[in-house]
Order: sequence, then C-alpha cells, then structure tokens
Amino acid sequence: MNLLSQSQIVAFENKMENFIPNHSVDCVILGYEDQQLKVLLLKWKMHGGWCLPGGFIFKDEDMDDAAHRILQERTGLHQLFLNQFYTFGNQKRAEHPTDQDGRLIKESMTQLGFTKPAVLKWFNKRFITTGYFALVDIAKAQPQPDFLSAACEWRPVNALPKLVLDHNEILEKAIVHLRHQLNYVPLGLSLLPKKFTMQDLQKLYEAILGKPMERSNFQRKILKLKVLVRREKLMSGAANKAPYLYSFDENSYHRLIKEGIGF
Amino acid sequence: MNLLSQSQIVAFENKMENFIPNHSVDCVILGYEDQQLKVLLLKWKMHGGWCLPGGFIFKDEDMDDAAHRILQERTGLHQLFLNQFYTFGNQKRAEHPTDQDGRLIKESMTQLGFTKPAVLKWFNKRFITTGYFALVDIAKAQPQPDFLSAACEWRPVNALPKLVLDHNEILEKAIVHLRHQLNYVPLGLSLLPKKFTMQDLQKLYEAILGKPMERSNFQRKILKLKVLVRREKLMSGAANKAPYLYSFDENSYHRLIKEGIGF
DNA sequence: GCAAAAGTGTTCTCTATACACCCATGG
DNA sequence: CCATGGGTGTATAGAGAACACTTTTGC
Repeated sequence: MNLLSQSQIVAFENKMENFIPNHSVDCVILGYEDQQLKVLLLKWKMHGGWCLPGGFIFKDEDMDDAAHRILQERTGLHQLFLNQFYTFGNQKRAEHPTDQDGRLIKESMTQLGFTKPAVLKWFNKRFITTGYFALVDIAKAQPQPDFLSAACEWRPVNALPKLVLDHNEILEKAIVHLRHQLNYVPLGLSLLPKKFTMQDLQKLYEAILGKPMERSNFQRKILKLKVLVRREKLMSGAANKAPYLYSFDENSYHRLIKEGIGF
Repeated sequence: MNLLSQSQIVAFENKMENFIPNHSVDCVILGYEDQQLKVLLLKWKMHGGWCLPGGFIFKDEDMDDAAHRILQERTGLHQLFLNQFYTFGNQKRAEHPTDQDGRLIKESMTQLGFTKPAVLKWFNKRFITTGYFALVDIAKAQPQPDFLSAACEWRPVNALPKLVLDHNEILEKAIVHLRHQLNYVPLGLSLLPKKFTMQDLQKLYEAILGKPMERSNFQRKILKLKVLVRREKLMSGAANKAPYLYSFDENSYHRLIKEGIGF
C-alpha cells in the first residue's frame, strides 16, 4: 500500500519541474521551552528516520525566500531572524560514514508510491544544501509535517535522535554558529514572551551556551545593552523578593542586531 | 571571428556534461603586495568585463575540492587557507540593478564561437554560487587566465573596477568576513615572506582592516599570541634603530588557527 | 524570624589604549 | 649631535569574573 495519496504524488510531480535541480535548503528551526533549546524535526513516513525541515528552490525564487517559505510552511510563522550559515557540498552527503539513508531513500520511493522515472531520478540525485537557522517562539508555532512526513515535533537539542543523511552535522554547525552570534547580537525577542524576568533571559542564554552564568554579572551585562525596559514587579506568590519584569525595546533591539554589540 | 579555438570549444562541451548544473563556485583570492591588499581578477575575452575566478563543480567532486581546484588552476598554488564564506542564491544575480551583464553573457556566447544549443542554454541558466576566499603569497602565485579570459591580474582592492554580475557584492562580503576572521585566527603566514619585521606585519593588518593601528600596542598584542619567533636584527642601512626580524612558528600558528584566539 | 531569590556593591584581574621614554643607527 | 624609527614602560579606563551584602517576599 502506498504511503502517499495519488493527489500528493501528482502535486509533487508537477512542482518538481519548477525546482532548481541539485540544490536544496535545510532549516534549523530552534525554539525555547521548558528551559530547553529545542529544534523542529520531521519524521519520515518511509523508514521513520528524523530529519530537518527542508525543501527545494523554485526556479523563479530567491534562495532566501525559499528558506522563508519552508519555515512558514512548517511553523506558520513569518520570521525576520532567519540566517544562512553554511552550504554543504560534499559529494557523498547521502552516504555519510555511519549512515546508509541514502540507500534507504531510494528504496523508499516505491513504498511512497512514486513510479515516474523522473521522480525516482530526482531523489537519487546529488544535492548541495544550504543551511539556514531561525529562532522562533514555540508558543506561536504550529508544526505542520510536510507530505513526506508523518510527524513534525519539537525535540530538545540535548537529547537528539540520529538524524538522516548529514543532518546531525548541519544541526551541529548551526548551533556553533548561533553561539558565535550570541557575542554579536542581542537575543531573545522571538524566543521569550512579551514580559519576562531576568532569570528567564538568563536561562535562555544558558540553554543556548550550554553552561551556567553568574547571576549578577549577567544582569549588568544585559542591562548595559539598553535594550530592556523595566516594567512592574512580578508577584509570583513565592517566598522571595519579587523580580522585575522586563520587555524588549524593539527599536533598540533591532538597531543593535544591525550594528552588532560593540565590536 | 571566434574568440575561442575549436579545441577549446569541444573541451568545454565535453566537460560540461559532468558539471553539476545551476551551481558554481567563485573564489576571492587575496594577496598582499606593495603594502596593499590585492585580489586576483579575470578579464573576459568577450566584452572585457572583470570578474572573480570561478568555475563549476564536477558531479563526482566535493564542493570544497572544486574551490581548491579553481584556486590551483588560477594560481598554481595548493592552499590550506581556503574558506567558504557565503552562498549567493538570488534569482536575478545576473541582472544586478546596475548591471546588464547577464544579457551581455548571452550575446557574447556566439562571439566566443559556441554554437551548440546545450552550451548556450548552460550559460543562460540561473546559477547559485558559493563564495570561497583564500589568502596567498603573490610572489609564489602564477596567475593563469582561464579559457574565457584574456587576462588574470592582481588588482588592489581599494581601487577596483566594476565587476560583472554581483561579483562586487561577493568580494565585499569576503572582505567583511576576512576582517571578522582576524579577531579569531592569526594571519600572515601565507602573505608575508619567511622573515619579516613587526612593521611589515602591522602594515598587513592595516591593509586588511583599512585603518591605522598603534605601533607599540600592536607589537605586544601579536607577541602575546606566541606564534612569532624573534630572529636576527635587520640592518637596513637606514638611519634608525634596526628592527628585529620575525618568522612564524608554524606549529603554534596552525594550532592557533584551529583553536582560535581566546574567545 | 527564616529561607529563598533579587538587586546592588566591591574587589581583583586582565585588556585595550594612549602616550612617554630611552635606544640604536647612519648621516 | 640629530633625525628617524624601534623597543619597552606606564597610566588610565573599561570589561569580566567571583563573591559579599542588603532587600523583599511568604510562610
């Protein structure tokens, strides 16, 4: 029995001709929840392997726009913070040393119900892929599997499954890039609720950097950037001093992203 | 009269089928001479426009290897320091706002002597291009034009001609990337002669960063990295104190490139 | 009052920067 | 001796890390 409906198959066959061959885009979509950094993954219908959300570039579409489109399709979000970080051009990306998924893809095509030689050929081709990463608000995102996937879920980056192809490597490089970025741009607007405490922000930084930071120094460092506006205190009901709530001054925030943090 | 010989045309026609379609590699090859940062440019046979050395990726070749091959073909050098910095995927790269070279390419094909429809089609296609940059020793490089070019020359980056397509943008991005890199890795081994004075190194940094630096502070900063070995003094014949000569300790240098400069 | 967490202050070290000073060299 | 550029020293300001102290809150 075919995993795809006939209309899904025809839809892809029609679109396929309008894609640039040999090039794809993969998105590392990161979010923050339960004090953990999470990444949006897809689970393939075929053999159940996990992968990054990705797609192809239409012939009349800028590559950046393709990345935005993929992000939008998987999360429903339009996102400003979407960054290209690297292009993976190894010939044997599909035949990663510890990975036979390249072979598995081929075998899976008939399972899915694809029969046209052109389609089989398409998925057997070598693809160069460009990686983008985005930071989104998990609460606002509505994960949508694509037609090849049975599931679309947030997974903590600290406990990841083995991903297909070289997607573990892509994700790893995205996170290195993100940590690096943290030295140059402010972060958090798209990952935190409108109002948050300094502890919330610190936990976010700690989740990204993977290491604890010193409380008082963190506060000073962030406040010195002048991107936060101090609001009312949060009466949590806990037996301790009530922390201030903060929100981002969006003007300062975006100016700082453009200009970078004093370097 | 055709600008290409029949054998050049046939050679390309044969190779063409083995290239990945729609993707190219462009190399920003930088060198240092006369206290100036220079870039290797090619001058097209057709309309005489200047461009970055570039090429295509063979179907059985890693993209990084393609970049190394292009560098080798244009300079005769094998170079370790060759870095991918960005991939340019705009649909209308060839139709840059201030540039009509996309059209010029098409018109030039027949001038060159290409007649096969497949070749004409090849050059009319949209290409996504990945930029690499290298730092090489101009003294060791032997610039070689490719079959499409009439000249291959070092040009100072401070006085550049208008380049074809979006190559000015690519070069600009490479230099920003290089300046950024300067904060993380040591630099100079491939750009300076074996032995050099501290002033030589400083002039190099100033050429890359495009701004003057303080003499005594520069010296301390560099020496603290522990990548330089102090040699004998240079008796230049000038009426002033003789400066020390230095050379790189290659082990420390490459270790530092790998590990980065304390961040 | 007490525990817990927040806000603020202090100390120390390290770095960057600017500039001062003396040294070597050849005319 | 003097002009020129090289090597080293010093003073100051700012950043970052570690930690101490005080304040607020609910029980």
